[in-house]
Amino acid sequence: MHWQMGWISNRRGPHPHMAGVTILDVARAAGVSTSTVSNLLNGRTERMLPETRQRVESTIRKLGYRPNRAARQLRTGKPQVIGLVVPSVGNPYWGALARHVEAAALTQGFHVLLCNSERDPGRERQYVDELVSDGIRGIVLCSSLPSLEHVSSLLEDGLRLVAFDRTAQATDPVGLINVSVDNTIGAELMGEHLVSLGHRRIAFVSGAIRSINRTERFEGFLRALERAGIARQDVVTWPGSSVDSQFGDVEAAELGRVATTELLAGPNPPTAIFAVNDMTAIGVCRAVRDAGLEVGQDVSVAGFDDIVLAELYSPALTTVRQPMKEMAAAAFRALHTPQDDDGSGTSLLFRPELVVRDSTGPVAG
Amino acid sequence: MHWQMGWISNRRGPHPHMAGVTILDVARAAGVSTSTVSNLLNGRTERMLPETRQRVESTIRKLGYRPNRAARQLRTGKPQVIGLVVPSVGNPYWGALARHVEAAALTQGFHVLLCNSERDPGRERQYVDELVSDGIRGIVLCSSLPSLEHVSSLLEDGLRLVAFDRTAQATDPVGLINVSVDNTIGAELMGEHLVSLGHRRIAFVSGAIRSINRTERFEGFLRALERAGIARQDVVTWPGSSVDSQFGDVEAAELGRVATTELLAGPNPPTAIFAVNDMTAIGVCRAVRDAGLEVGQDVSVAGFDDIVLAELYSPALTTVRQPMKEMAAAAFRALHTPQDDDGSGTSLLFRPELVVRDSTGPVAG
DNA sequence: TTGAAAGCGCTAACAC
DNA sequence: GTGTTAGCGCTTTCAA
Repeated sequence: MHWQMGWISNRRGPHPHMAGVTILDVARAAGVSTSTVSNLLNGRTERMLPETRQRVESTIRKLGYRPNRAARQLRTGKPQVIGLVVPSVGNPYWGALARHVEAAALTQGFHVLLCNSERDPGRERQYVDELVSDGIRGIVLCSSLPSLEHVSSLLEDGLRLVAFDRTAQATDPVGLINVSVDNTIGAELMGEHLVSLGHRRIAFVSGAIRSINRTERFEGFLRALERAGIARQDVVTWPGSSVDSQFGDVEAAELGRVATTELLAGPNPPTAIFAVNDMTAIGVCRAVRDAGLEVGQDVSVAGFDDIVLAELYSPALTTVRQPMKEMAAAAFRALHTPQDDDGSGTSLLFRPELVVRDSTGPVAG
Repeated sequence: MHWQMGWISNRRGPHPHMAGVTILDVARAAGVSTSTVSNLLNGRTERMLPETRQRVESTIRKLGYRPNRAARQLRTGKPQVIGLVVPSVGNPYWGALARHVEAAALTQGFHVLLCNSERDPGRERQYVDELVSDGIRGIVLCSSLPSLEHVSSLLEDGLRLVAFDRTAQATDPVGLINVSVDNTIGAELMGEHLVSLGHRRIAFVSGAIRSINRTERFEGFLRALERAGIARQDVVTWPGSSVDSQFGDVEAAELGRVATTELLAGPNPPTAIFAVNDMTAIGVCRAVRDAGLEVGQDVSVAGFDDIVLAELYSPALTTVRQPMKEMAAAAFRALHTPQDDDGSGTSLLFRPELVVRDSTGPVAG
């Protein structure tokens, strides 16, 4: 139990608020009461004469007054802050999300509290608890947990929770909104692409983690292959390894590398590899090269997400684009929708887009 | 003037605080006064009997009490929050910083408010202002501005400001602390490395932005080359282009690409290219390949920063490592050092490390 | 060793 | 149309 630790104190009074001009100062200077100033601040301008309004507004400007959020929050219980819990902003995918969520929040005057769970369920839970006890009432959660039941009581208490990069599950608590790309369709598009290139022996590489995504992407992928006459059991997968458990920024790539090295060394290696996401795909590419093969030529490699690096990578990665900006904006917006609607709009699915670049090519003749 | 916009209201009372157990509830349940609880919360345990302490502590646990930060802040004027202003967390370099700063903050119970300036000076300034008016008294600022004079008045008011990725300048306001890697030494190491590989015709690629960094890296680089007998005027630079002005996540890479394409097309092209940072180096690599040449073989390419991607890139990038984790921790710590020290410790320089990977090799015979 | 009480800046009844 | 005022949850003197 250690909650303390303040700033090194400075030489000012007991309440050293910077720019310490309060609503009372404004009221006095403008010759009105604090209520009037407050009313103006809160858009209730119809309750005052235009001239009063003028006077107060100019006084605010003159004094450089800015309302104190802490006081406002204490009174209303509603801070102008949302929480964002991601595995790690060091990962470009989550970094991009954080950037766009922050941008969306900014348009409404909200700030974003950033939390990196490092894929630790305990930490994830603790963050949510802390945010709630900070009075925060809207959280975008990018959970690594398959079940979100542990937050259902918070939901019932009125917390607005949006789960990002995760589709709705049967056991989801009421009030939860999911924002995600349509993984199934995305993977299906990729499956079609690979098949159209003539590939028949195709592998799917992923870890066991992020399992909802994994499952959906795998299913969509299989669907496309089956339509092309490739049987489910002919699709190569990788049994997994110890790398799996300790995911981080680099581990996804490492997983791809290890898996691919094994796959390529085995009998009858695949001519194309679909990785569950771009970071993994990058690891796959590395292993392909390490095996003395050329990506896009000897072995086609595809990813999912279309992170910034995908385009920059060498060779540029064929992938499935998630419309991050739109998804982030939707996630933020969803934080403000009333939760006591009929419970219908529980999942927001976005349309993925196939992006063909240089890492995939026709099967080597 | 628009400050309002609350959450959709729910069915609860006028002060719908979630988990609404207050210090008073605890006090009553434990049969003590609020002061005692507060004392405990703030580590003043010596002011009470061990048994009282026991009782209060268990009551806190039983009731699931968590102090309300807004109220605490209102009272103390000191929120347990710091601000972090970066160009964009979408960029892996800043993403990594954000991750490590947040981790450092967490160890002391602090949360991090994330702000993306998108390299817009106006936005950067506005963010700082807002954070201050939120009562935040510690900010890590990753500014794109060469001068930080516009915040000097805030500094005088007691704001703790740490400028990251920037070395001290003569015009810096008093109280500012700079945290940065030693760019000069880092670039020098890289210069030596390239020279030792036999390269004599070497180019330096950068944009005009991030100019303090750029200057220092360029100077250090030149120093190493001059020592090897390569004259300053023989070092190839790139005059710059319009890309320069509109930097973003991808633009650094784009800059590297454009510059390199021109350099390689010119007479007497360089055999090695040192880019001002890794993102730019990635663009350089792309251009090298586009020109039909092999990175590390025909042309050596080096970067600076050692972002996650550097290792993952293909070929893995030779670069200069910044100890981000340590730097981030130091930046957070610096937020708590008294500003009214003698003004000496105004700059924290970290030791860079040369990381040789596959993108550099001996000059082609 | 513990408690009573004032007050941080703001909002929203409610009174005028 | 405008003012008065209670009180959000907490910390911190000051008194007991």
